[in-house]
Amino acid sequence: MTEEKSLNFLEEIVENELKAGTYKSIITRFPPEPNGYLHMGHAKSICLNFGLALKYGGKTNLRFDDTNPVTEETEYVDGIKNDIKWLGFEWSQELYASDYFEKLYEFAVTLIKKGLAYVDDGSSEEIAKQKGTPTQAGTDSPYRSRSIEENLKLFSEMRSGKYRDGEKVLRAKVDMAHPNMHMRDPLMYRIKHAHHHRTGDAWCIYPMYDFAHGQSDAIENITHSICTLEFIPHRALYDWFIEKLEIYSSHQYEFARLNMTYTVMSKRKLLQLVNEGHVRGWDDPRMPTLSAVRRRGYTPESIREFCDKIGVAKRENLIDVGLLEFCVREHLNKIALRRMVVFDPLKVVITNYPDGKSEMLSGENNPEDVSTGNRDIPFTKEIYVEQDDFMEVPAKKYFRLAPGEMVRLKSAYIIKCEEVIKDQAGKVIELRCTYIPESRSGSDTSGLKVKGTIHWVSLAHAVTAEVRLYDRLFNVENVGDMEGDFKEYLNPDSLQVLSTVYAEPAIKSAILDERFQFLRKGYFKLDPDSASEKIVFNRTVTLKDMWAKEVKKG
RNA sequence: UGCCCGAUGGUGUAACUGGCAACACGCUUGAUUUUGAUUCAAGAAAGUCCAGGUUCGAGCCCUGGUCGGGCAACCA
Repeated sequence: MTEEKSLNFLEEIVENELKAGTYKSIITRFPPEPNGYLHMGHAKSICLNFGLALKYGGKTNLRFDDTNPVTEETEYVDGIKNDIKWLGFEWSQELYASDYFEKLYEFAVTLIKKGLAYVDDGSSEEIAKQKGTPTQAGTDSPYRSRSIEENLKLFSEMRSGKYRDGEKVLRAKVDMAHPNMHMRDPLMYRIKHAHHHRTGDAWCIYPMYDFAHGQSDAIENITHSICTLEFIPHRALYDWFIEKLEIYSSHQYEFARLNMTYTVMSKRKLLQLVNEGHVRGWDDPRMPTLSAVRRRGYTPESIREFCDKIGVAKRENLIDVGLLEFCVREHLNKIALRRMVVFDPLKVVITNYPDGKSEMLSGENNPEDVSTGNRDIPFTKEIYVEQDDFMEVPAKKYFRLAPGEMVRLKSAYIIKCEEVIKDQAGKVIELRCTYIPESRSGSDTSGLKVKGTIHWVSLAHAVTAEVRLYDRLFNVENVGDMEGDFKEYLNPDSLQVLSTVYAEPAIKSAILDERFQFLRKGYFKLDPDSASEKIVFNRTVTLKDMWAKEVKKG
């Protein structure tokens, strides 16, 4: 277990600081804004923040960054908490930036008193114009030189609701000519007469991200405030506020966000997919949200493994979704119960098997874990096999059923195809086969060796179910790189529903949390849409399929 | 005409902080297999963006370029 793994740059920083005695322990935080559901990118951040604290004996706070009342909802708060728990992490404290509104207000007053903040009456357009451009210095606002007394009075009036939205803002007095645009007198507070999901109507002024995040970090004594690359330019401001306020000196570090092939990873785009009905909801199994991958059947273990494998660095990346699928298969292979399910049935009559006879065969629940035992599988004269497990004119290297050919029925007998029955249209509708009684699984004395083993299900015992097959949501690797509307690249065939498949009877006892491997078909999990009359399975991920590759090669 | 990040096989991440580039996914081939799965074995694939410099020695340090990304929401 203690295999030497190299440290990522953040672990290295922490380890060095701990060694140097800069800190005796660390505190991190995971700070989602409750305006949407968590996705795989958040999983990376969660694993990083919680993982760092776990590894170095610190703790992690869950802090909702709820400073914008118009986009935030309690529904999202609950969803986020649920997702983090599901991933397997425990936060130290559940906190909200809104818990600090009074404190933040005091901080603002402190800065006004120091002559480092002022109330600006300009419109957002005017203020934007004064900011200049990246290559051109900004100009001072006419309100920049207001007296401390006047600023104090105005700011207090802003709080008391004297002004309408947009009428005034509070700005930090930094430097309108600063090369970093974020330092050109950034906004600290804006007026929003809006109902907040936690503070209700107590406030009509709300702090901006830059005047809430670092301050919240300081209040909580966060040692390492880890965020994504796009916040790099904010760091100077982050430090400036902390310095001027003379509060706990938290530090910000940045890492590259997760991008994955064939999907999008921005709340804005995901929200669009939901709102415009391109998917059925935030938890549509094709989505990259945690609620979706959970519904689809991905395990928290596999996601944590994935996050571990992708590493943490500062360069932009595009991770092959295949790596995630590999992690999912790797875990599912170990825990999934094996079942046989025929998707596209072809009837097979075993001519030399007695009419009306039924015998119980036994199959391993999971060859990777013998402790899971066996399940009973009924065998009869009439069974279903998969249409594509028969070829009238077999392709080269095809070793399944074909006229005169033999295959093993998994956990049962070897059969030989004797006769092909077709309808008027020439479509194969039935196979007449003979079975080799001595080839019974587990007690095979036939001495026969066959190349193919296929799955099957007894026609009389088959349980029907619906199966939902998922493919990539988009049909281009790098969706973010494409021109035009990203929705043009949606894969129209990302969902395929098979309304009736035929499963062996053991499937009836399936419960929601169980994972299955439908032999040769992939990994599956019950969908919450299931009802007693109709059970529904989601395909979590396919099995690796070398034969499909062979076929494609021609 | 600015400031800030970054650049290592197809992808992602490493390289004991200057000692002759590793791991994983993917790919290829073979073995095993009552899942064309799993497992196992072997292999192809980068000479580290470029040019100089320092050094016995540079992916790591220095200089200058090139390329990619970010920065002007009363969003976070």
